[in-house]
Amino acid sequence: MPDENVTGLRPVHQRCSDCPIRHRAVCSYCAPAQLAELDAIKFYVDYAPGREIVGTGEPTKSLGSVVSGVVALQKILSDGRRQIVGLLFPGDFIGRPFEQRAPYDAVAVTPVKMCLFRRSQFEDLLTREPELEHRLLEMTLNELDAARDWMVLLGRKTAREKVASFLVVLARRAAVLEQARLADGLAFQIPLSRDAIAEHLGLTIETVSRQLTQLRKDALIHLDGARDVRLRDYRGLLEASGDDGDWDDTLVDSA
Amino acid sequence: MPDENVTGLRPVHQRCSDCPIRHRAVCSYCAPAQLAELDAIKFYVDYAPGREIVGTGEPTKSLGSVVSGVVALQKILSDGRRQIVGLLFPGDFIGRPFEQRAPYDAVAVTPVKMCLFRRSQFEDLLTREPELEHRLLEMTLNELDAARDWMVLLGRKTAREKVASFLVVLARRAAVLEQARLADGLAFQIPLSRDAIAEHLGLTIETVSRQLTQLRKDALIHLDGARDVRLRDYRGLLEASGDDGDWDDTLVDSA
DNA sequence: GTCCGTCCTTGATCTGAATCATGGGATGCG
DNA sequence: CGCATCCCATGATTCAGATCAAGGACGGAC
Repeated sequence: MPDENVTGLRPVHQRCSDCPIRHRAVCSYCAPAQLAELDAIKFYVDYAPGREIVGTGEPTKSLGSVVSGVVALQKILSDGRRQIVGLLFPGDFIGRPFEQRAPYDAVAVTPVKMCLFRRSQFEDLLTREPELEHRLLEMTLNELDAARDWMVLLGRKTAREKVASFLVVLARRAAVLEQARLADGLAFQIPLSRDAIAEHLGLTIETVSRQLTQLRKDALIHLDGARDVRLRDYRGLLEASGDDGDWDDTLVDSA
Repeated sequence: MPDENVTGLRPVHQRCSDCPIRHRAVCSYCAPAQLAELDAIKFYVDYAPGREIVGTGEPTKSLGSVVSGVVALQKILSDGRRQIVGLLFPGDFIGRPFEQRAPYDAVAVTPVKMCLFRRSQFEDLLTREPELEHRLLEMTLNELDAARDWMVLLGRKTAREKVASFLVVLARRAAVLEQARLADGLAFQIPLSRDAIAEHLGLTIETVSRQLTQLRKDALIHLDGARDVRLRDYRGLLEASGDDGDWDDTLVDSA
């Protein structure tokens, strides 16, 4: 119930150009044509780390996108086992249009700012603006592809490959965000605790810790503290991740 | 490259009412409004079991839906490990609009008949017909939810829970298709080999076999041959599947 | 500063599922 | 028919990762 959790509500007529998501390539529903209308109905909400944004089965009143921070989508089995089924970064869409109830929990893993719309209003706009809906479809198709990639990781990869794959994903994000080369020397932060990593990879916290140590000892990465990583042998890391063959990877420094 | 594999191409002007998918609730893009246009551009293709419909990275020329049979979507790692990331049943959509290349293989696991459209033609129609696109969005959102449910299975469930979950999914499908009660006594077939089941559940063939035997010994199911299953204790099977709490399950015989 | 709590690492042990190995029952074919 | 092949079940053994256990590093409260 995001509406109840408002801690940083802003005036409604704020310009969308103030909204950080607008500056990202993935922000595909804040397009010029619909900007004014979206602008008029959006609002902002802040969440503290660990805070639940929506719970499974709750009525979803709002949907929108992450402005800053990282959100985890998770499912919890009745005995407490947890699986993080997706991570959302700034610009990513959150919420389930055309459904009354959320199919999974959304939890803030860092301080999070959301840019939200009331579901009914957003759905109205969707039906009136085919182009908006088209972009949402493309985003959803991309998410589906990503989810299926992750299924391969969960079902078939070893612990080492899982951790290496996770680091590769983070490194790719960092390279795009910082307009940097995806190559040795690139530094980035792990935005999750060991616990959250484990629950994203289908492992335990101890195994994650051990594998990270091992990747460091194998000279594939530098580790400074628990969250600061620097690539030491990206090519090696990619091999350790189990899916080499992704050599359509234009970002890689081929030197 | 489906176009090359044509074994059952039919005349273009066949009425859509001949198309079996039209009679299914899930066939959401053969709606009356667009029926004539879709009718004019569709064609049929048959595939033998084991036949590849599209390969990962191949240019996707066609997309459409499954008319009969079962299709597996799979990814293969470079060393041969395989993960089936989705099963498609009659009425399910297949193909990746707005992308040049297929993100995963599609393989026929039974004899399959497809109802296909050339990608460019279908995409044209999508942009002209917002309602068509809307329905595709809803289907994609549902697939995404299903994929994330499966991630919980792959990441956090035991072998027994995985196999039980798989049977529950099949039982649900059978109940819907046959308009039957989802209750003890319901009989259905497993459309996959032990091998394919294993690769869908992230297990080995031996473990699948053992768990099925165990579920039989525990009096949760009857097993007649390798593929014929009859529910003996659905409630128990659901508990064994790890996600009870799904008691919004209106299909369940509450007696 | 001390105390406490949270997060992370590392070692020792255990176990669920993989792997290795064998045989049985279909089905197809020369 | 005999033989080969494929698919499945099941027993024996191994091993990757979970579990159990201990301790270190950091940060906040007081």
